[in-house]
Amino acid sequence: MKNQDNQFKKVISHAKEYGYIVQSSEIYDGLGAVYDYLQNGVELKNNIRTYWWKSMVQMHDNIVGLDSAIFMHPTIWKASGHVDAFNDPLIDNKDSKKRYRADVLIEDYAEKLLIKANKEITKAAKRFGDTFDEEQYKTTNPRVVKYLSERDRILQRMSKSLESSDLADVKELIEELGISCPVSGSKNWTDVKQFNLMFGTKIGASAENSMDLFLRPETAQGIFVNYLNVQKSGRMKLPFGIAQTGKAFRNEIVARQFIFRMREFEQMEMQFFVKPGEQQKWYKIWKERRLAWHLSLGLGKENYRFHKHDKLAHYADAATDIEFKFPFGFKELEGIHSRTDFDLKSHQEHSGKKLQYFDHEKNESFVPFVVETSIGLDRMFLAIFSTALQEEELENGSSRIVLRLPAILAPVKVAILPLIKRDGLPEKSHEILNTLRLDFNVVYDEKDAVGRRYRRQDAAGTPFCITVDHQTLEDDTVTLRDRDTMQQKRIAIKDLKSIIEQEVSMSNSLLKMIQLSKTKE
RNA sequence: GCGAAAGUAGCUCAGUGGUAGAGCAUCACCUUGCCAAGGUGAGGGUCGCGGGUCCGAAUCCCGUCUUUCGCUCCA
Repeated sequence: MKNQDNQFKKVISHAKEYGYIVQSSEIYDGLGAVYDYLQNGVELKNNIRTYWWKSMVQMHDNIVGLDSAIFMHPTIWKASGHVDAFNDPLIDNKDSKKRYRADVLIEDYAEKLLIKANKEITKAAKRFGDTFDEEQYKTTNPRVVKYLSERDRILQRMSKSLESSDLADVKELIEELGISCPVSGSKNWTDVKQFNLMFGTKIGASAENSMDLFLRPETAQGIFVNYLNVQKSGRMKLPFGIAQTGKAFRNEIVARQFIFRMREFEQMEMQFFVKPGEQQKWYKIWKERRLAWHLSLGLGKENYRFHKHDKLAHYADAATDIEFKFPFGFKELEGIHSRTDFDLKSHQEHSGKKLQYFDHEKNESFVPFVVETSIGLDRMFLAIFSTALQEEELENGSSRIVLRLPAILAPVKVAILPLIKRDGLPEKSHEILNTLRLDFNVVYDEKDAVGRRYRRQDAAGTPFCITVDHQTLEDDTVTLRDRDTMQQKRIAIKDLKSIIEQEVSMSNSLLKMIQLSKTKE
């Protein structure tokens, strides 16, 4: 565990030192669970997004993209279930330090009253035998009546208080009932606090004309509400998918672990619309395709595993996570969910607009089912970055820090280094630089001994170094050094572009992904 | 929110009441020239912030902010 922590700390400080990620608002002491991507971080993040987008939109005839707004009509979050499910009244026990949902505590108490009443009824039933009339007993036996009416009273008062957001009364109720903490047994409670996991904001310049809005807690709804627009304008036939990347916002109670759980984060989602009854088939196919995408990046098969959900969310009939071995253990990286027709149906009800698909073969309309793949871009970044960062023992007994980013994702593809900074080598280097920069992200470095510059590029994740030496001036060849093997080859300048292209272009990885994905439609 | 720990240079950290430090990094010059850490010099910090005690506070006291870890939740 200590080792894990240390390794994770190295990841975080390396990300800062090499211009990948820093904490937001650092000069003001930072802002919790919000991070900024710097010059190298933004390149890596863009490359991950591009690779995902190509694999989804470019590689599939029947998947298209869109980019919906972060602001959406507030009723959308009622329809999606977020207003109810993302909104909890919480209370802490000061002695056990345990946190509970206040409504659950009260409901549990009410449940006990019901159990007591049932016990009385069972006892009486035994006593009276066949002549026992349960309904009559419930309304006449004073003890049972007391239990049941007390239960009704409690539940009614609670829902009334919750509806009117009277949290003080919820606490009062807990105190009146003498509810104690199951762990510490004490009745030493904090005030009840409302935790809304959605960020609220307002639209409209003046207070009286303003409208309450939420920052979207997931990008999926922007796809669902546009389902019909895309289907009609794109003449899409089932099955088809809509992909989107973008920011989402959650006011996490506890946001931790660097960029793993942030308050503002980026999702890459694809909602795949299928005929009812076919969702299991597509759920399986997308599990395999998504794993193939991950494996095509070469981070190591052993770092991934599936985790099937036993407890399902309100909209799902099947759900699996792809978990990744982060520095702090296996954690969710991507979710593949069979969302049924919950979302489209709910939007139909709330909007009053039909969101159906007309099947010309069968001559009938229905609401499609949805299979979703949803991956956190920032989590993917962390998965790649933390796995890539390695400390390596060399044959001569020394060690080097090397960031083995997949070449297709690396922020900088090539560093051009003159062996020494005179004799015309810098000038020659700049010639090469200006040619290659038309195709690749390239940097130039002439400071310090060349060995040191190699190491600097290793740590920054640059897959290739080109060294310009005296021989270059004679025969127009350079050495090309590979980050991972440290091997060098002498290559003609005119061949550089095609050789590097071969390694850093996404085409080969996409091809690999298709081979890895065994299933066909 | 509760509990614990921490906050000194870009980074890692030393410094328990008396002039603010080291290594690495940065910049300049010299040296070397294919796998980092040679030489000389320079820049860089109101010691998280506010208050108090004291002749004097990075150091002691109080408050506060932020971060990290644990608890609860996680679509």
